[in-house]
Amino acid sequence: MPIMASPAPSTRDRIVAAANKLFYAEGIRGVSVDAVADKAGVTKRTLYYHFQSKDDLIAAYLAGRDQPNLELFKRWFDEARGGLAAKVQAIFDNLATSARHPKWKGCGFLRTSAELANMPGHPAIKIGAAHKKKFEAWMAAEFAAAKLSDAVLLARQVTLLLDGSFATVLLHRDPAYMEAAGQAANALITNAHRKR
Amino acid sequence: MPIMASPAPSTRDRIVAAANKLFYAEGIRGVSVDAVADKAGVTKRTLYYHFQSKDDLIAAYLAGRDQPNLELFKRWFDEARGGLAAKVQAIFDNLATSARHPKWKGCGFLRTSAELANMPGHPAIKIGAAHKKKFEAWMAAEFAAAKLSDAVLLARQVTLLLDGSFATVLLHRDPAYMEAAGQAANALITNAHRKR
DNA sequence: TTGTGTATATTCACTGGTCAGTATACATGC
DNA sequence: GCATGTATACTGACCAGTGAATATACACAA
Repeated sequence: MPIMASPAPSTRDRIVAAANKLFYAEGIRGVSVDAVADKAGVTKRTLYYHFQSKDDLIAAYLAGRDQPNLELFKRWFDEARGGLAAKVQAIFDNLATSARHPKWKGCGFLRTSAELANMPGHPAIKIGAAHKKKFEAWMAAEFAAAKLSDAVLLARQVTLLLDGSFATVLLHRDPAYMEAAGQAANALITNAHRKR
Repeated sequence: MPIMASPAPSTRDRIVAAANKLFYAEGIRGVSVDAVADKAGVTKRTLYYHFQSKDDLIAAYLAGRDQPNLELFKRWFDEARGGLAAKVQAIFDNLATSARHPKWKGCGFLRTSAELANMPGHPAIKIGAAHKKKFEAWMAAEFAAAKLSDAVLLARQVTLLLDGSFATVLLHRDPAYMEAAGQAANALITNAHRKR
C-alpha cells in the first residue's frame, strides 16, 4: 500500500485533536470550551455546530483515544521477545518509558472517570469502561490461547495492575512502580503456567 | 478510658467536614467555595478567615482523611483470621463491601491527584503521595516481620493492586474487581512464602 | 450558461450565571 | 483597647451555551 498524503483534516477532527491535547494535559473541568475552540482555530459557535455540548465533546475526546491506545499495547506485546509472561511484562516496561515523558499525565480514561465520579452514567465514562473491557478481553484471549486455566481471572488481575500503575505513577511521578507491576504480572502468569 | 462527650466542633473542623463531604462526593473542581461554606453553615468570608485559599482547603480535606483511612485498613488486617496472605486479602474484601455503598466514590487521594494532574507540586498531591507511602511502608514492615525476602517489592505490588482496584471499581462500578485484586495479592504473598 | 434555492459550515456578539477572592464593618471576650 | 471571629455586600474574571447573520457549495431549472 502506497503512502498517501493525508487529506486536510476536517474541522471536526481538528476540534477533537485540540480537545485531546487540552483535556489530557489539564483535565476536563480545567479546560473551557473557549480554550478548545481557540486551540482548534475555530470560534466557539463553530464548535457548538459540530458538538451538542461540552459533555458530547468530552465523549468524542475519549472515543478518539480508544483504538490508538489498544493498538499501542498490542504492538508492544507483539514485538516483545520471550514467552507470554515476558510479553505482558513488556507492556508495563514500555509504559514506564512513556511515563518518563514530561507530558505524560496518566490514563485519560481513568482520570476522566475520577473527575466525573459523580456522574456515573456520563457517556464518557461508558466509553472508558468499554475501553478497559476491551483490554481485559484481549488479555483473556491471549491467556486462553496459551491454555491457562484461569484466563479470565488472570486477565482481570493484569488489568488491575495496569490501572494501578497508571494511578500510582501519576501520584508519585515514579515510573519504577510500573516495572514492579510488570514483575507482579509476570509472577502471576508464570504461576498460572505452573498450575496448568 | 471513659467515653467522653465530644466537644462542640470548632468552626474550622465544621468547614473541613463540609469540604470532605462535598469534595469527595463531587470532586474538587466541581465544588465551589461558596458551596462548602453553605454546607458548613458559615459565610464564605469566615471560610477565608480559616483557610488562605481553596488550594489550602483542598489540602486540609485530604489531610483529614489520612489517619482514619490508614487505621481502617489496619483494623481490617488485624481483625482478619488466618495467615498473612489471608489478612491482606481481607483488606480487599472489606473494601469491596465499602464499595457497594452508593456514596462510595473511589479513593479521595487518587481522584484528587487525577484532577490536579497538571499541578504536580500541589500540596494536596504531596499529602496523597505521603498517604500511599505510609500504606506501602506498613505493608513492607508486615512482610519483613514475616521474614519474606522481597518485602519491599511485595508491599509495592500489593499497593498497586489496591490502587488499581480503586480506579477500576470506580470506572466499572463492579466491586468484584476488588476481590480479584485480593486474590492476586494473596497469590503473590503465598508465592513469596514458598520461595523464602 | 446563468440564476436561484437550499443545506452545510462558520462568524460575531451576546446572555445569564458562577466563581475565587476581598473591602469593610460589626460582634464578642479578654 | 485589641485580638479573634463572623457577616454583608461586592468585584472582576470566566464560562457554557445561544441568536442572528453570513459565507460557501452544489443541485437544478430557465
